[in-house]
Amino acid sequence: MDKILSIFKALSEHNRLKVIVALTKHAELCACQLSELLQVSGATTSRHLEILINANLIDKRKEGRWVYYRLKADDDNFGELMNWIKKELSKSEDIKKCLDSLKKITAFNPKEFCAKSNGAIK
Amino acid sequence: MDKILSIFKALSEHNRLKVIVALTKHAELCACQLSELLQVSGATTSRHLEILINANLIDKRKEGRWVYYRLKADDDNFGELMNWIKKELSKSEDIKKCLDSLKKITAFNPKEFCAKSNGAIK
DNA sequence: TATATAATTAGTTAATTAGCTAACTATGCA
DNA sequence: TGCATAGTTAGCTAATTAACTAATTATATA
Repeated sequence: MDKILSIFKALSEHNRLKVIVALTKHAELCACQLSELLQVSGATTSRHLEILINANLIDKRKEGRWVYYRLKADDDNFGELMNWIKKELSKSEDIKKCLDSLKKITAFNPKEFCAKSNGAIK
Repeated sequence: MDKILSIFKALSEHNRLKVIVALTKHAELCACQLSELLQVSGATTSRHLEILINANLIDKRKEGRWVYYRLKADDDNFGELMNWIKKELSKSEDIKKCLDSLKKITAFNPKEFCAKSNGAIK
């Protein structure tokens, strides 16, 4: 039960849902891009990402100073859950806006983008 | 997004998950039976049930002094989600115990059962 | 009609959580 | 080697939440 609870807790926060949706659109995103997407501090983003990792929903990969996040391979058979989430969230206005700003963010190369005032373009 | 968030928030608490599982086993259960199942006060049970109702996951039906709860008809296409929950939770030890005590509770007629010290058999 | 009872609502408290800033760690490069 | 930068951790605060008891509401029955 703890496993399923950690998954639902991880998914019951709007910023974390945005991360999940963003990662269904891009195989990998760095912490800085996600921080810009969520419009919260890097520290807060890092916390959210940690919660998603602990729920076994995402993975990270370090490359130099950058850390890239991706959806975790479906070891835990949550594919059915993910399908439902994707389907439901595709109807949401918030998510549409989120995907719009994701497009702008990913139009830059991450390294170029993150160099700009630590990703905090307002 | 609010809809999906209210569903995940509703499902990210162990007592509320137990209610959902119990209602997959019995078409209807009264508040008093659920309070006994969760081993929390009637007031607390009522709060949890309200949260599940607001998330559109369950429905209630009043009959005299009793209120019976059941899973809501799947208006919102969360059948896929429910399937996943059932499958995952069937593996949980906590849930097995919960279903054992549910058997004991439902062995009584609700009216007979609830009359016994307000369902608070310890 | 008065009383008992099933359930809900109100009000309080303790624990959890999401946000921030500041400090720290790790890495790349001048 | 020293500085800049990406990310994380620590520590704080405000908001939320789950629990309780007490009060209230609605219904059945003596």
